[in-house]
Amino acid sequence: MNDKPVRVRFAPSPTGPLHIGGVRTALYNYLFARKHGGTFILRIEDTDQNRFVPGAEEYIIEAFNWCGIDFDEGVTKGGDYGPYRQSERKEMYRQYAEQLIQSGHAYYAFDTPEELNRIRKQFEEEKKTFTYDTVQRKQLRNSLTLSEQEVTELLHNDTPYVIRFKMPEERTVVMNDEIRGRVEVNTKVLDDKILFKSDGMPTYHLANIADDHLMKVTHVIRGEEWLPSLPLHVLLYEAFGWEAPVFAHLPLLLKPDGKGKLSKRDGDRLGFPVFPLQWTDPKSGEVSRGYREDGYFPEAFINMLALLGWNPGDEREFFTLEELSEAFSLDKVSKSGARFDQDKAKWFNHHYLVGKNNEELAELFRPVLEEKNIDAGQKDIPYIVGLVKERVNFVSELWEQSCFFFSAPESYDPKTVKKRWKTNSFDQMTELKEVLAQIDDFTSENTEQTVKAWIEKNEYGMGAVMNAFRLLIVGAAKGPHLFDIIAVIGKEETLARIDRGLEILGKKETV
RNA sequence: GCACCGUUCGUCUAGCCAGGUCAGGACGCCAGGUUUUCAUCCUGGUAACACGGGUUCAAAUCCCGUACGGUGUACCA
Repeated sequence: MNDKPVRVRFAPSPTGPLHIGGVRTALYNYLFARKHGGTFILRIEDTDQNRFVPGAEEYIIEAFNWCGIDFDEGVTKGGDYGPYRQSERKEMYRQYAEQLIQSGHAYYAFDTPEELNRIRKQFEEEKKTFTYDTVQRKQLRNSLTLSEQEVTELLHNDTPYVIRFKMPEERTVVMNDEIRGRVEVNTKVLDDKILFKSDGMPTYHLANIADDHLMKVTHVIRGEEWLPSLPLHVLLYEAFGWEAPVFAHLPLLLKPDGKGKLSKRDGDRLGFPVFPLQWTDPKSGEVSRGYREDGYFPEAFINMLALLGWNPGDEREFFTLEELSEAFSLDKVSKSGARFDQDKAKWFNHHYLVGKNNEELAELFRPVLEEKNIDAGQKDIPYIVGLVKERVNFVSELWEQSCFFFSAPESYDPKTVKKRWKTNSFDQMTELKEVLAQIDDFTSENTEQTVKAWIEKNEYGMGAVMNAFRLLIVGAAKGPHLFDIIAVIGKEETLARIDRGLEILGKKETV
């Protein structure tokens, strides 16, 4: 560690929508920055022009907006270390690559992709794997094997070339990862990675090291898939004579079943989103669902995601972003991959939904009503939502639990009819209707008191009466306190529903 | 193939670094309770140290090996 002000970055490639694994990486970076009063940078790594997808960068920014993750520096935000889009930094990378050639840490290579592919194929046929390593580079066309004159000539003729890192032949690189501890690897199993491409752009390896250094990044927190590249990166810092940042490699997010990392396919197959926001592929028009569109609250999404691979060290489960920022620490990040669990995600959403106040929920529910062309009239939507919110995980499920407040049942659930509509139900309900008709003050408390007194007086049995009554009002065995429901729909509607139910269900004959 | 990383209830995980708790919590599931239904809620239950060696009085914890899994091995990031 060091005592410099903490600066971390999230550096996505704009090749499509941001996977939730990427969101988590960004989240951990953000939390780390907040925890240490540092700076969180958003840098766009668009050095591969072939994979650029329009809209991806905007998507990433919108996703962070939705999540509540805000960055301090970066694209659209600015800062003292810009530009923050690597394509706009293009000109500065060449000098770094050439600096490495000057210092003997890199070299020009003139092998064409076609040539290399041919060699790879050959090796494959012999059941070997080709790598451009310390051995193979001696037989290939590069500034290590060619004479100085030949190289100069090739360069002058504008022969396409790449710049490769000259991997030390045999050296043990000792690295430290904040999450995994000490990691060692020998350079003889590593290859001469391309640092600078023939199209004039750097590869990730060069660009990421140069930018992290230039942007004074102190901690690199990224996915585990980068761990195998760590030796290269450490060696690059060394070759440049720069101080390397602290590294932390996060565990992967795994698919809920089977083996392997979570992919978009898993989401489609198992029916859950893999992306924070819905995404429409600009080429194929294919639509991928998002957490936002599926009805998750950002705070539930973030809470769920934060706990996938990290824990607070105590038994707390619920965290706001602020609380996470306070509690977060890299040494509580686990080493092994975490499986995504949809049930837990829903449970978190339920928790946050119940925690919202009724007015807020009502506002979210209103569009659902409008979509169904429901005229709520004078009804107190917040009150209704409050009665049913504990029964749902999502706002979209509110209708299913409250539709009977707005319209009479269109049908009667057969199962419930079978179970609750007994031989004497018709007579009892007919009688109940008369009892209710006498009540002028149709409040929940008043109707309940009156009806219960009537039941007791006639010794009808609470269960029998109430269940049949519920069937007539709701149409099924669901819903909150029945007297609350009839108070909302009113006396007239209550009596009408009883009439209609009596007519449709009729008198059940004794068997 | 080679390299690196990993492996505690079905799932997320605590405990491991500084060996000695009936291996703790949460989701799920099951049962009971509350209730006019369903759901919520409450109570209880179910269920795990991958395997094999070692070190030690004592190992989930330290060491080695095996198995399994993951990632990487592109002029992708």
